[in-house]
Amino acid sequence: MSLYTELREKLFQSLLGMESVETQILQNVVLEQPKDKTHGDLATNAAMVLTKVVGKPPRILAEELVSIFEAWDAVEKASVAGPGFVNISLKNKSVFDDVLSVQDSVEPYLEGAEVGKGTKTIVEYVSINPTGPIHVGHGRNAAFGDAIAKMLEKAGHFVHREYLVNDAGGQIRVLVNSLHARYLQLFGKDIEVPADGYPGDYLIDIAKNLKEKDGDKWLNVSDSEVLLDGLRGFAVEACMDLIRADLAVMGVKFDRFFSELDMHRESDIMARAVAILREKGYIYEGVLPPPKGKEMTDYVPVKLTLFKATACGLGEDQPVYKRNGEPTYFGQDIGYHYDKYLRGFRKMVTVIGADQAGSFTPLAKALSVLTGKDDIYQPVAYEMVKVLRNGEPVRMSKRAGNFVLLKQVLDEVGKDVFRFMMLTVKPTTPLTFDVAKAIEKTMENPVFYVQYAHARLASLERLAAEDLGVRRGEFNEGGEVRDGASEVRGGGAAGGADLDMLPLVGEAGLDVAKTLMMYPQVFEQSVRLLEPHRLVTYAREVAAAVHRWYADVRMLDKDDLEGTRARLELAARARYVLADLLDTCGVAAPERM
RNA sequence: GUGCCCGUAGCUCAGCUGGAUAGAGCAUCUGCCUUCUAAGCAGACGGUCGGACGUUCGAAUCGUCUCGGGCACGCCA
Repeated sequence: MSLYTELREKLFQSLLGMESVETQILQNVVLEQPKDKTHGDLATNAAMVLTKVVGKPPRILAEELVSIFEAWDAVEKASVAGPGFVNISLKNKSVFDDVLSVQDSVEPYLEGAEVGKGTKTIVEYVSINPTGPIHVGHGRNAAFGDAIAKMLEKAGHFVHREYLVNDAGGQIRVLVNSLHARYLQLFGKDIEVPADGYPGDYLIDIAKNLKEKDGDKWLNVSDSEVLLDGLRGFAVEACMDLIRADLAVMGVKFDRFFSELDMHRESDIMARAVAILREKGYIYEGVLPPPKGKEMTDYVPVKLTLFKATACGLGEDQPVYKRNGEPTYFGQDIGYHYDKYLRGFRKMVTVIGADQAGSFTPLAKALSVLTGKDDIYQPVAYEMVKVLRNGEPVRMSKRAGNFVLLKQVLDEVGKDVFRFMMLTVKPTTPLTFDVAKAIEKTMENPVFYVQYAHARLASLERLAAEDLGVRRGEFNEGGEVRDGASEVRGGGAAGGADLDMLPLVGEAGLDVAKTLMMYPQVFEQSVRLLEPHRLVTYAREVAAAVHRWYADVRMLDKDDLEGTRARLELAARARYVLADLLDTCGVAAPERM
């Protein structure tokens, strides 16, 4: 367990020991780095939060906390400040010991910072219709989904990555018709791709493959049902191959591609889910009012099977079956998510475009009715990606088929740059992706900044071994601790036996250590909020501290091998943390650049 | 008309379960390479946190209203 986590636990325990303090209120208590570093290493608002419950003025309460904190081994000094903050300065040795406890695998260091450890979690992402290749917007989905899945894994969840293949909807019919048109064109027929169809060139290639496989088998078939039956499997597979190829370039892999068609063919799960909802009084046959605010000339009142979303506080009830008896998208979603539930998943993350945000509120309601739990479904809605080329926005229109393909961008900038950039801002912020700037290796490109820090640290280890014959792990043998008191932190060893790291690594090195120390907090928050961009922001902070240190201190010094060894130890920890952060983002951590 | 999201430095954005003097990068200007990677570092400049009211000891953060922008609004997915 890390120092930060330990201190926070001790803080909470101390607070819980006070009269009339309950767990609930502790949610508002934070232990964090003060904005102004002169205030100390950590600060807590506990006194102010608890003042009402305990019935003492905040500053008095803070005074009591000060004496509690100062009794802790790791604390150098604590003091009351402002309206009732308690500022805490840590012993340098505690900070260094904490950071040095980080091992090659960072995960043990994050122990205690987990959120929902042991939860069986499904992360559903990408899930675009199998009707064509992936475009950049979906690339953001893939980047988020993958990072979130990784994060949750590191937090101890049992994570299942799933892609929902929507091969049952009406779009497949459109796809098949478009494909058939391309197919007929290959035989010299004068036929256009349907106006509402898919005009992209990729269907020409797929049509060629079809011709190669089946010859003229479909040349004189015009019955759309026969075509649908005969070609849907081939068309969907061909499109999924395109999609999988693009995902492979990005390094994204799924545990399962879940076929909606199979779900309907092999089970009656949707009907069962609807039956349960009906039992609970949330399904009825009714007529929807005409849509508001939009001219609807062909509105015909029709009786449909509706989910009573209005009973859950929403504006409109939602149809689960179409007039023709087929399930609606919403209806399928209920079935699919109920399936997830029956498969044992108790946390369902779905990464979904903001343009579909309207759909997940009713689904969340339906699921909470279905399962009796209301925090299972956790959609992550992300905003659109706007692509800039030569400073000009690239117009994207699905109709014209000229949306920017993911593969194209990946070819230009590489997956590392793309992934990192997709994650830099929070999901709800629309992202502008400037291809020119992404290619440049400048400060506008934070990927290189972070990777460069990692590469610099890796180089140090390499050069130390090559030029000075100094290797990692020798520091402790240099006489620092021989009496077994190297037990991380709080071992209470007499100070004299320990070598002081500070003169060896410098103030800038101490700053590095203090930055690394906060990883568990940042990690926990990122997981709890499902916001990987926090890790990116933090990675930039770590990199900045590393670069400052590097510029400030002569790292390798043949006349100061002891110091060199000490710096190497710290450098390795910074590198582990950076590598871990990059790993979560799906970005390479290069040894040299 | 309704719902969701956004509005913070010239630009792109962090910060939002309320907390101290609101941060970073870019841009502009000034410095730093005889030594480990200058894809770097140090510094300067830059703000009525869209606006109003409210809750509070305390609001960029919470609530209501408002202005501006994006997205979505029967049996499309």
